[in-house]
Amino acid sequence: MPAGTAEENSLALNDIEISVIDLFVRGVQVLGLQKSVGQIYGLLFISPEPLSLDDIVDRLGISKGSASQGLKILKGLGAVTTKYLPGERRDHYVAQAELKVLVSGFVSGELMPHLESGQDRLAVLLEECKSDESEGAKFRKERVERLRRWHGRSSKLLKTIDRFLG
Amino acid sequence: MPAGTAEENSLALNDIEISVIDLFVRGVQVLGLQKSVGQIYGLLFISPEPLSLDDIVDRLGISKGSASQGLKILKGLGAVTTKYLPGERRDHYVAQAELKVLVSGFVSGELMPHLESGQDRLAVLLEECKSDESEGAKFRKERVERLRRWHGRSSKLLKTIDRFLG
DNA sequence: CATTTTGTTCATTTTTTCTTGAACAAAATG
DNA sequence: CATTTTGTTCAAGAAAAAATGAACAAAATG
Repeated sequence: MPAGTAEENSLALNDIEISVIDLFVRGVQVLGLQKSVGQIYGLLFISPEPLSLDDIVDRLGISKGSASQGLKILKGLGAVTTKYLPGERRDHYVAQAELKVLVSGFVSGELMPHLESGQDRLAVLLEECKSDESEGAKFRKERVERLRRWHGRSSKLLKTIDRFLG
Repeated sequence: MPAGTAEENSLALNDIEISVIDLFVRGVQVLGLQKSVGQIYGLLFISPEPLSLDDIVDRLGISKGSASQGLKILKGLGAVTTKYLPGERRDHYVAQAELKVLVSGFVSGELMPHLESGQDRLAVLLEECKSDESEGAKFRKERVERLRRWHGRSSKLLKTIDRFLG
């Protein structure tokens, strides 16, 4: 048996790993995150041991660039943390597996920023409405007012979601 | 003044229209829908009168194909309805502007199908776990069990959202 | 310090997604 | 019915997003 075979075996993903990763790849795509982010999170989620960047690269067969980039996003969302392993130079990563934490991270990292930029746009829109005297101005003012209400309800909805999980 | 100028003026989007459309374009992109869908919905939302497919094509400057495709999606989500106008051959479209209806449409049209396919994948995963005797099997079983709980909570969350808006 | 290890960044390439427009179908008109 | 109007579909092209990998920086090692 040639050297390296044992290594290759430990590299190959087993059925369960493949299924879990697949599940997360689809999941994150619904949320608008890239495939590699789902792959990495899925692998960490189903791995009993913390993995290094190189472990992730080797097992998923993705580039180091993708892995580094994906981990950065996941760290930003609070979905992975690093674990210190005595005697190891490399960072080792662990999936944060609390649904509440994941959702909160996504809400504050992805959803809130959008809501806030929407807030700014609405302010501009309200200004534009003030000087609108043309045909249909009344209708447009009503609609913009409605957008304001939607915005308010969306903020409340995010809070409700947080409470739901808390 | 050359003929056609009046027509061109009615075609050009005014500032408010542009801002509203922009707002919806960003909004639908967060939801993973294409830009043209946001453009069309935004235009209908801010238009006092029902618009035909050709109106939409002319005012947004997009192709007939995009407009037809975008309207199909919006109809599917319940976000636009057709209004019968006496003496008009063409269909005329109106934005459904009830937040509750829009969210329900999105939930049942986009989110539920994903949850359901997730259900199926989970079933497969559970089967795979049963025959898993390899190292770390216990950990993996725990994780898959956790996925089941997440799935259940997600379904409940969708119901909570519905109730929130109801 | 020189060297090795580790991780990040970013220009380029690849892949995926979206839009276009022409061909087609369906329905109304005269 | 032949003609015109209206709307849809889908192959091809355009645009956008993601992955790659080589160059670089930062830190540990001896």
